[in-house]
Amino acid sequence: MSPELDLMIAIHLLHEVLEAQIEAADLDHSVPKNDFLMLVHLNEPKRMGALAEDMHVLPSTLTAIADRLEGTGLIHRQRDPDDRRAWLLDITDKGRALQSRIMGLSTEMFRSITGLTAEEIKTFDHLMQKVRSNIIERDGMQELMK
Amino acid sequence: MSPELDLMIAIHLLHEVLEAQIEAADLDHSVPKNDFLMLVHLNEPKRMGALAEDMHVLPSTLTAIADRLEGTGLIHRQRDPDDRRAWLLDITDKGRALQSRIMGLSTEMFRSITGLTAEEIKTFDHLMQKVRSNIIERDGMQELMK
DNA sequence: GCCATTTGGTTCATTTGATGAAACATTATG
DNA sequence: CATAATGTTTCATCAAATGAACCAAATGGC
Repeated sequence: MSPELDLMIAIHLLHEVLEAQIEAADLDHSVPKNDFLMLVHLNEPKRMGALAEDMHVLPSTLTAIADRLEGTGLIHRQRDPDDRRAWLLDITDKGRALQSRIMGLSTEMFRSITGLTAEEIKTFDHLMQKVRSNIIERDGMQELMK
Repeated sequence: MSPELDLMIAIHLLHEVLEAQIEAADLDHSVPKNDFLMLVHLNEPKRMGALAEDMHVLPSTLTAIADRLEGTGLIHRQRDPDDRRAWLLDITDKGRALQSRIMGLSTEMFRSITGLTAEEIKTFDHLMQKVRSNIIERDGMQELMK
């Protein structure tokens, strides 16, 4: 088996375990799995379209996620003053509290799951920075091809 | 944002892109997303229970996956001679053909998506080996705690 | 050997969440 | 000013995971 395929499987495994762990950390089960991602991506008020692109989901999917999070009072919609069709999504205080709880937990959680040292995490992070920018660049390329 | 959280998001992204790419490579759409994973895990005849554990899914979920793959003739069930309740799943020739096509594609696909050099992939692989064994060990620990 | 329990898989009803087409309001363009 | 494009929502549909109930075979105590 090639190291690449091996890596793909390992990434799948890690991803799965991370997701399960994050879900377990949400003690009151107020937020479905992937909705956490939105909380993390929402570091500043953003349009739904922009967020959908960030998260690689369809606009209609994002509407549902936003509805759920707004329902539990973690975010709120606000009309974009520049375009009355669009919303600006923003985190509420309650949302910010959960967001920082996630951020606080994430460090310990990640180390415990992966068993990596601080040094190794640094290396890992460095690699993934490169991967991320490559993916984003690729996405941009494919957008142009249409 | 901590490097750990940053990493978690990047892993999520990479995982997503890899999955989409694998699905796109299955030109005739004969195999649903995650069912590929079974093909890869099936390097030797295995019981369904063992496979379910390998893939971190419930037995009932695995039954469905096996049904699908058997339906398209990629695997087949065979009674375990040691236990007449159990099945041994095995790959068919057709399955093996797809398996090796996946393996062949995976190298190029992974490099193109991540943009990493051979050297970096080696480092990555090394890190993930450690992560994997840590996760497996953790799983074992939690099993004992019950 | 016999009954109770455990184990390996399956069935099925339910739930979750993504998808894409159609709709609606607003904005941009010719 | 009419038409096209954009931002979001609605809704019907679908794919797939879940867990409880179930069947059959194996195991263990007596």
